[in-house]
Amino acid sequence: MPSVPPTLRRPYRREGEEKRRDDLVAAAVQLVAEGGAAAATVRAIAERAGVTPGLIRHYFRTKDELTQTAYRSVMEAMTRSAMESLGGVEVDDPAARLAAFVAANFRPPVLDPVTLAVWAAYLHRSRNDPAMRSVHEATYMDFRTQLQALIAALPDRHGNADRDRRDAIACNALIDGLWIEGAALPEAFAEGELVRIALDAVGAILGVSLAAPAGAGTLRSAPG
Amino acid sequence: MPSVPPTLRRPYRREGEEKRRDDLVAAAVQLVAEGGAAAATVRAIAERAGVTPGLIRHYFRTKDELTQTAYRSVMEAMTRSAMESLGGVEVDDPAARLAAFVAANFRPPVLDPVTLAVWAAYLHRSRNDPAMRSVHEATYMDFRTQLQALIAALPDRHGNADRDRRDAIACNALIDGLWIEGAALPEAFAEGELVRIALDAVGAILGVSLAAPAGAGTLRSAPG
DNA sequence: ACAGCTATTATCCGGTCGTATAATTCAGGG
DNA sequence: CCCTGAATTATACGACCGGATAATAGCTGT
Repeated sequence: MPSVPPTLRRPYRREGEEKRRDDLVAAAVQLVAEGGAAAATVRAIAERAGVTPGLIRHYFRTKDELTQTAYRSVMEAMTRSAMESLGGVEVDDPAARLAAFVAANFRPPVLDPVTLAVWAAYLHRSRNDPAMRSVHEATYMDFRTQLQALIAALPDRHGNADRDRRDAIACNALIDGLWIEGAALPEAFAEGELVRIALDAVGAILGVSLAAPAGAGTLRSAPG
Repeated sequence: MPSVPPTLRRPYRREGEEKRRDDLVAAAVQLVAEGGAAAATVRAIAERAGVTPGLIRHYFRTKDELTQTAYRSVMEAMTRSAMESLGGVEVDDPAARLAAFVAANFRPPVLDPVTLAVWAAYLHRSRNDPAMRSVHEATYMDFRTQLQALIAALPDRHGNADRDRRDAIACNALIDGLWIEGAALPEAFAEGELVRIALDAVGAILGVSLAAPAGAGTLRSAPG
C-alpha cells in the first residue's frame, strides 16, 4: 500500500464565535448587495469570509437563520444611524432634532447602494416568511415610533396622538421614497438636493420650518 | 426484448406565438409575486403556463430575456393604470385630476402584492443590468413627468418650473413610500387610510386642498 | 509535553437549476 | 391524403445548491 501523501489540509486559525459570526454576516450582506439574494450562496459566503462552507452550519443551524441575521443586521444599522444623529443636537430644540433625524437618512450608511440593494433583495421575503416579516415589522415600527415622538415634541401640537400618527406615517413614507429614488438613481439629483426636498416637504406636512443641520447639505464639512 | 409501450406522449394544441409568449410572461410574473424571483424557475413557469420547459427556449433565447420582458410588462402596467385614472375626470379641474392620479396608486392593480413583489424582486437588477436599468429609469421619469404636469396645472403656481420639479419629486416619493408600506404591511393601516394620508400630505406640500375622488376613500361603495 | 475538546476542514449526497438536443405530433397546402 | 415544416414534447447533461457526516488540527489546561 502506498502511504497516503501527508494530508494536505488548509491551515486555519481558531477565532472567537463572535468574530466568526460577524464575518459570515458581513460576507452575506456584501454578496447580496453585489449580486442580489441569489449570489449569497453558502459557498460564496464562506469563501468571502475566508472559511469553508461547512463552518456556516457550525454557527447557524440553517442558511435561513444566517439570512435573517443578515437582514436584521442591515435594518438595525439603518435605524441606529438615524438615532445617533440626535446625539449632538440640543435637546431643547425639537425642530432641530427632527431635522437632524430626517437628514441622517440621506447620507451614508443609510443612503448607500449596499443598503438599498439588501433592503430590496429581502423585501419580498418579508411577505411570506414569518421570521423575516417580524424583523421588517419591528424595524419599520421602531423607526416610525421614533419619528412620531420627534413630531409630537414639536410646539403647537396639542397632544393629538392620532394626528401625530398620520403625520409620522406620511413623513416616514416621504423619507423612504426619497431614499429609494436617491439610491437607485443617484445621478438624477444634485448634491444635497434630496435633503433639502425632504426637509421642505416634512416641514410643509407638519406646518413647521426645518433648517438643514450643519454639515448635512454639501457633505464637504468633513475634513479629509 | 419487450416492445416499448406505445410512447405515451402528452397531447398538445398549437397556439399563436403571441398567446404563448403572453402566457409565459404572465406565469413568470405570478410566480415571482408568489414566491419571489427564486420561485420563477423555467420548470415552474412552464408548468404554470401549461407547457413543457423546453418550449420556453423556443420563444425566448434565454431565461433572462423572459425575465426582462416580465419586468417591463409589470412596470408599464403600473404607469398605464395611473394614467387611465385621469379618463373620467373633468379636464378643467386641476385639483381633481391630481387627486385622481394620486388615489389611483392606492388601489389595485397598483397597490397589489403582485406588483410590489415583482417591483422589489427586480429592483436590484435595475442597478447593474443596463437593460433593466433603462426600463426603471424610463418608467420612473415617465411617472414623475406626468405628476409634474398635473402639479404645474394647479392654480397660483406662477409657472415656476424649478419649484414644480422639486414638488413633483417630493410627491412622487411620498406616493412611492406609502405604496410600499401599504403593500408590505397591509393590516398596519385602516381601510382607505393610505389614500387619505396621501392626499392630505400632497395637499400640504403643494399648499392646496385635495378632496378624495369618488369611490377612492372607503371602498365600501361596492355592494356585496 | 501531552491529552482532550471543539472549531474547522473535507467529502459526500440527493435535488434542482438552466440549457442543449433529439424525437414526435399537430396543422395546413398541394 | 400524405407530406412537409414548425410547434411542442422528451430526455440528457453539467453545474451548483443546501445540508449531513466524518476526519483533522489548532488551542487550552494541566
